[in-house]
Amino acid sequence: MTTRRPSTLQDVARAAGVSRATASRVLANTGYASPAARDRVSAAADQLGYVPNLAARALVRGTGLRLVVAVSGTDATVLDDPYVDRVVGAAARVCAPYGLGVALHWLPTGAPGGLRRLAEERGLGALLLTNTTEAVLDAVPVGLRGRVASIGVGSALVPAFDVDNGGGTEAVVRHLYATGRRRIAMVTGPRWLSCAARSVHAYRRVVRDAALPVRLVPGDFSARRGRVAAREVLERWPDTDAIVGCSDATAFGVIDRLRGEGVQVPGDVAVTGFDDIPLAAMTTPALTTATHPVARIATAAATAVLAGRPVPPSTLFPSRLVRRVSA
Amino acid sequence: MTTRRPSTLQDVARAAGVSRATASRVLANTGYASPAARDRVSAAADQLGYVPNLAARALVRGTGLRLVVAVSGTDATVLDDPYVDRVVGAAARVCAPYGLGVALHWLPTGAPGGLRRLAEERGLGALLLTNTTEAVLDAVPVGLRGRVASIGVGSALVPAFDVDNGGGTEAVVRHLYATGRRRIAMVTGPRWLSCAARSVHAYRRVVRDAALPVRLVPGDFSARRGRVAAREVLERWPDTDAIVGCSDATAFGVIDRLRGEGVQVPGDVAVTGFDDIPLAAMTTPALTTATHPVARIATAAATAVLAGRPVPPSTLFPSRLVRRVSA
DNA sequence: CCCACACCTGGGAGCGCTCTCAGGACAACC
DNA sequence: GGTTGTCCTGAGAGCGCTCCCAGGTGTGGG
Repeated sequence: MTTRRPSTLQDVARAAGVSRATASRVLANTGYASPAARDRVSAAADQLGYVPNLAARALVRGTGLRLVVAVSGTDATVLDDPYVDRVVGAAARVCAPYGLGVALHWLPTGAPGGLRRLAEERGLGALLLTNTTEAVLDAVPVGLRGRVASIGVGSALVPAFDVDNGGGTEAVVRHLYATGRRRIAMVTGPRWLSCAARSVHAYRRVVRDAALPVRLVPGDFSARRGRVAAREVLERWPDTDAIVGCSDATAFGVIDRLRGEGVQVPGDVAVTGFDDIPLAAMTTPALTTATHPVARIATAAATAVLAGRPVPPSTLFPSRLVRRVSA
Repeated sequence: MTTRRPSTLQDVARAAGVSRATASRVLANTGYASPAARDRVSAAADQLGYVPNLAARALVRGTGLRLVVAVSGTDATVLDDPYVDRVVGAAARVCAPYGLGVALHWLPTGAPGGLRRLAEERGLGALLLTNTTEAVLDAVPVGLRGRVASIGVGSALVPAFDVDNGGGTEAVVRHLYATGRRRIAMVTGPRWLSCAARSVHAYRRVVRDAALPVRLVPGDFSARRGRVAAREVLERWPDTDAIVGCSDATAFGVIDRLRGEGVQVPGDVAVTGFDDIPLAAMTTPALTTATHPVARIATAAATAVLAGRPVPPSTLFPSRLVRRVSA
């Protein structure tokens, strides 16, 4: 078995007895080609095991090699978040049939120049923004129009895909209220993240409508911060009877700390999470939480951006309350 | 602000008053170039915001657009595994400075033709195999020599990177023995995965050396299987006093089921995991487990494959016992 | 009979880059 | 003076593909 040079379009054309142009038209299924030519080219391509050279195609087309997942944030924790990996994984799955690669890119907050530079790279086929802000969105160059989507906040030009944090949080808080909780605190996500803001907004609304006190403690989705936040809640408002976590990890941190302080969950204080990660059902007490279909969201966003429609609609994926034991 | 055409090497060369070739040499830092030329080219590139066109480079070099992470397996659970996402994420981080993208590819077990086809795609710059078998490894085409690495099993041509499952499992089982456990069962990983086989091997060895009974139940890393396996262990060997899980998820499943049956953990039965996921410290009881530095392993593998050394050494990353409460 | 039109084809340019190669300049040695 | 070098440079040839365009063939209508 010799080390064969991969066969090129030229080889296929020669084998089929047509010109490169005709072979290209057949393979790309564009323009005219006689049925006979079609058959011969297809057969030749099959027999030679022809695989198009993506680099050449991208070069001449001027676009199309990578879908870049760009994450904004100043904080290393955001970049180390397994959430980002899940988005990248989902994007990679979507890209596979297109023969596209996925690249991960960090966008320092407050330096939108990075985006422009990214856009000027011809290798960039599509852009998927995550954890981003309005400011970054406004900096998206026109050249990328139709090839960008955002997970999180959107704009007139950039379609957004995200979970309905507001709805999920509302369901969670209402559930707490329905089960008799009246002094409900919340551990928030990072302030600059719109999804976190939506959760806070929903919490405020429900709590205000029910004439309950507002008790907010800053968090960052991590379990570590959850621990700290639980302690803070206990100190500032000792009579708190429920804590809403902005993520399941936060909720686990909260629960762990509460237990360390001798507080019963859910007996003394109910705790809820957000995300419904697989382990939420496994812990004791099993976590009451709201679903967050990350894979579906990322898949939808990647699909939309690859389809390249002019202005696809923004989509909010519903978040469902999952009642378990912790609340 | 007009929509500028991205500047090309030609533009840089013209601005610097040199030829394309010289500019290329300076920018690639290869071959001769006078200091004066170097300065002028660098300045011009800076000023024009020159970004090389990866497609063109890959085209002429004949390699280099994507690092493909290929996962073998017949089972959808393997592909849906967040583990794969973590590998892809780590690879994407490593690739970023190289301007490379990462693609995810599924390699059906028993159909190594997929690998050849993949290799013939010129867009393929490097290949990272995960969850793979010796058979797949043997099918790696010579054309990819030096551009492949494997997470898991290796071969003479393909360097392997993996966690030292054997060492980790040994530490876990010894710990169980040291704390008085004498009837230790194990929930294994998928049979065809060499890392799972190493764990089983280590378990067998330690247990045999101590003249303890061998109690193996098949698993697949999932919490769901852990539940089923726990029940099976209880039925077949009711006097079991420790269960070694092949993953933290499995261990959580086991614990959940045991508790459902009224069995105390670790009072009646000690349970251990493997991976030391962040949540292992958060649950009650906190999970005794062995570390599995997935990100470090994947990073090392991706780095090695991008460096493209002829025959990098295979590496096993140590797994450390983490003593918590469950065992 | 000629023209319009649809259908089909191949020549050829060119995407932006890398790399080989021939050759110039200059120093150091015989 | 030649003869080696070493250092530096630019012309030019492609990499494999897509797409424009000129040109061919047939068919039907004026």
